[in-house]
Formats: sequence, C-alpha cells, structure tokens
Amino acid sequence: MVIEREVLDVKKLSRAFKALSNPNRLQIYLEVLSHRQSGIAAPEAGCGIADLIGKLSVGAPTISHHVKELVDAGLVTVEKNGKFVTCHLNEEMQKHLNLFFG
Amino acid sequence: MVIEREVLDVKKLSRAFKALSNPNRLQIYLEVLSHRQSGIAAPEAGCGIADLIGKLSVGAPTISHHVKELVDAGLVTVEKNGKFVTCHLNEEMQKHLNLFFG
DNA sequence: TTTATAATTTGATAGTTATCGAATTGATTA
DNA sequence: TAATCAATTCGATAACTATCAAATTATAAA
Repeated sequence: MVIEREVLDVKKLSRAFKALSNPNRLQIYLEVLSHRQSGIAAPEAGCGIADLIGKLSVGAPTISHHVKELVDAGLVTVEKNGKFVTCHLNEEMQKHLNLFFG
Repeated sequence: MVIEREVLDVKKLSRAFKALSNPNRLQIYLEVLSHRQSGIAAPEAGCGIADLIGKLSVGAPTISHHVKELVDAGLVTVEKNGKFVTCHLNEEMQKHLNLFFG
C-alpha cells in the first residue's frame, strides 16, 4: 500500500533527523562520515570511540549514549574488537537520505 | 577562519535537522517540497496553511507552531495574502542540504 | 459597523532528552 | 589472580518540546 510505505518513510526519516538534530551527535556522524572508505569494512576505515571522546567536549557516557542513538536511528553501525569499538557508516541509510536531497 | 565556518555549518545543519525531526513537521516540509515549482514565487506555487490543517491530524495552533519552527530553522518562508498564509521552500537552505547529501 | 473567518498567541501539561558522576561490565596485561 | 583500561549502564536532574483549549489579532464579508 503506497500510503503506508510513505508513512513508514516519514517515520524512518524523522528518526534519522532526530538523531542528527543534536550538535554533538551530528559531529559524531560527520566524523564517521569523514572516515568512510568505499568498499572497506575493516576497523582502519572506521572511527574509534576514543577518537570521538578526544574530539568532542562531553564525557564518555554521553558519547556512548549518542553513538547508541545513531545506531538505533540506522545511521551508523558499530564493530567490537576486544576492548575497542569502531563506528562505520550505514550505507543503506545513506542511500535513503540521498533520495531526498540528491 | 575555516574552523569557525565549520562550526557554524554544524549548528545551522543541526537546527535544520531538529526542525525535521518531528514527523508532523517533516510532513509539512514534504508538503511544501511537493508544491515547489522552479522559478515561481507566486502563491499558487506554495502550500497554504489551511491545506496543511486538512492533511495533518493536529490542530491549527500546532500547525502554526510547526511552521514557525520551520521558518526559524531557515527551511521555509511564509508569504501573507490578506487572511491567508502560504509556505514556500527556502531554496538557499535546500542547496546547503544538498551539499551534505547530494 | 457587525459578523465571520484565518491564523497566531498564551498558558498549561505530559512526555522527552542531554548531560553528569558513580557504579559496572568485559577484555587485556602484569 | 590482580590490576588496568575501554566502554557501557544506572540514576538523577535541568531543560526542552508537542500538543491542546481558550483567548486574541487581523482581514474580509454582510
């Protein structure tokens, strides 16, 4: 049904925008975006939590919270390697966003 | 200074995203977007408040509030004609958004 | 001028969120 | 095993937001 599909998109989109509506969260997203390397899913291509903690002026718990929000909104994914966590861009959502602005 | 320019963009962007983070507000924006006609600034090319009230399931005061938020975020402009108000897309902000997603 | 209509403003409320310090989990190292 | 380090979870709080009903403004029509 076309209408339900549209409603779904609006919900999905508004959730993504909500995630990007906080300046700190947007900066995290932009940081992840800047680490993007096409076709590479390895940790080196991602953005570490420690990097983010160093770059933003909020504490680790807040960073952790924000990353979770970005993941829940479908904008980024996380990958664990031992103690460390790396963030990657969710390319599928990126395509979705491009539909509206490209 | 490059850094300040970037900070400005993040603030501006996050404000736009906040405006689009509410489903009803996003729908208003999409409605205005669908009325866009390149090169035409006449009322017929815009989206009336009454139309919006008819399409969304919230009251007139809430619509009024949301439109104001979209205007404050720089996403849309309003034009008054007697009793009536028409919404138009702010093309400059549109370009700004295209830079990030296009 | 009185009446009706479009839209906004006001005031209130219930719900959400950003941030912090403290405590906790989980993995590495000594 | 004990100590250390990265990251998360918990609990609390101050600030913000979406929405509504009621009142108000401003324009148009009778």
